[in-house]
Amino acid sequence: MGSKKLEIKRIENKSSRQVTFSKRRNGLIEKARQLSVLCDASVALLVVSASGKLYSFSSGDNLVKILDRYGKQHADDLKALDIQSKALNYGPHHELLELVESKLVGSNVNNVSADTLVQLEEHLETALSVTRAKKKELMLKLVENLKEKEKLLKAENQVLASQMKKNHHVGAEAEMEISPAGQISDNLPVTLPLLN
Amino acid sequence: MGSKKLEIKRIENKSSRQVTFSKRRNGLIEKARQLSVLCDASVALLVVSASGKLYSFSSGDNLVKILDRYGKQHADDLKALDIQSKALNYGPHHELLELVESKLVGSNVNNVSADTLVQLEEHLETALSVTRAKKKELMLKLVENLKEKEKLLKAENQVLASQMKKNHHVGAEAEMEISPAGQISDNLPVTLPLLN
DNA sequence: AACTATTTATAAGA
DNA sequence: TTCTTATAAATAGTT
Repeated sequence: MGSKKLEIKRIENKSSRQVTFSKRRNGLIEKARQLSVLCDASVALLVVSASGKLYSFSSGDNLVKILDRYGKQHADDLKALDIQSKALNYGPHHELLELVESKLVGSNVNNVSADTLVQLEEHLETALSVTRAKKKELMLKLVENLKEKEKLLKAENQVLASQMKKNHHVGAEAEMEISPAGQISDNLPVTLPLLN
Repeated sequence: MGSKKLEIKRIENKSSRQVTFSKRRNGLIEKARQLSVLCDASVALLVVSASGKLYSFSSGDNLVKILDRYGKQHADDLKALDIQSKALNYGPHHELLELVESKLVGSNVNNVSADTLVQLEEHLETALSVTRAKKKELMLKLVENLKEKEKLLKAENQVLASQMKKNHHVGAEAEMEISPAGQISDNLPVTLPLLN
């Protein structure tokens, strides 16, 4: 279909590949939907773009719901991390920051004694290290959570897979394959405010 | 398409429903194949007829393989993170560390000029910030990877689950339950050496 | 994102 | 199922 016949092989031009991907993906999903409706069939379709974005359709709305739910959960994780980071910065150390400001206001640094500045520096370093430790802890927790989720999901998957194997009602083409994850584009805040 | 326009709703006539199923199923699978080839995308398609037969297509390899791969990949992620962290510490900045040592050896700090120390401090701070930025990047990548894996696993899981539902040939125990995440024991290094 | 010339997919019939 | 054919849909290239 189209003004010229298109050979079925990787489209080299990046932008037309992208456009074609978008068009055909939509078409494919629509076709999948139609098949499920017309013929009362169960259809599940997963498409992962080269850049790692996941698109899917399934005739039960389970897949979508689940993905949505996890998408939300996922966003929440990040939000929580961000909020906690902010609280960490602007909460406990707020006084400290004000102190710094008041001491340095007007650039008349000369009016403060070296001792005071040294002390200030020490305070700030302590605060920073606490903040960093906290951030590290939060990051590691997030990673732990994600890994645990992964583990559980794999276990579930394996159970389901072996379950299905037992029911060899599967047709000739029953081999199911999903290709490896590609790149990920995401909404992770590039920088956690004040946290390095 | 076809000699008459067809409304998208369940085809009541059984035999035409069957014929349509066969035709459209083939079409859909071909379209899926084309999309994966043309646009370098990963596509997994599962179609289950009302009578429980499974047809599928996928651009990659086997599901079980995938699960294994995820396990390995995951371990590799951590190893890579650790290795990179170490390289970061002991590699590029090795000279710098030696310089610091040589300057400070014997605690005769008084023999070095204030300027030199200031310079040294700046060097160290630059090195540290580069190190931190790199570490942050690695952590974020790890998180991204884990999240992406989670998404894919969920999707697979869902597909498998709905699959089983359709084949109600499943034994009595087919209901799958795995308890929510409990405690996690893991091999994440508690501290990344020299990295805060 | 729209348009349109073509190619494809496919509904109905055999 | 498979083939044929009329027609509906999808879409490649273009704007």
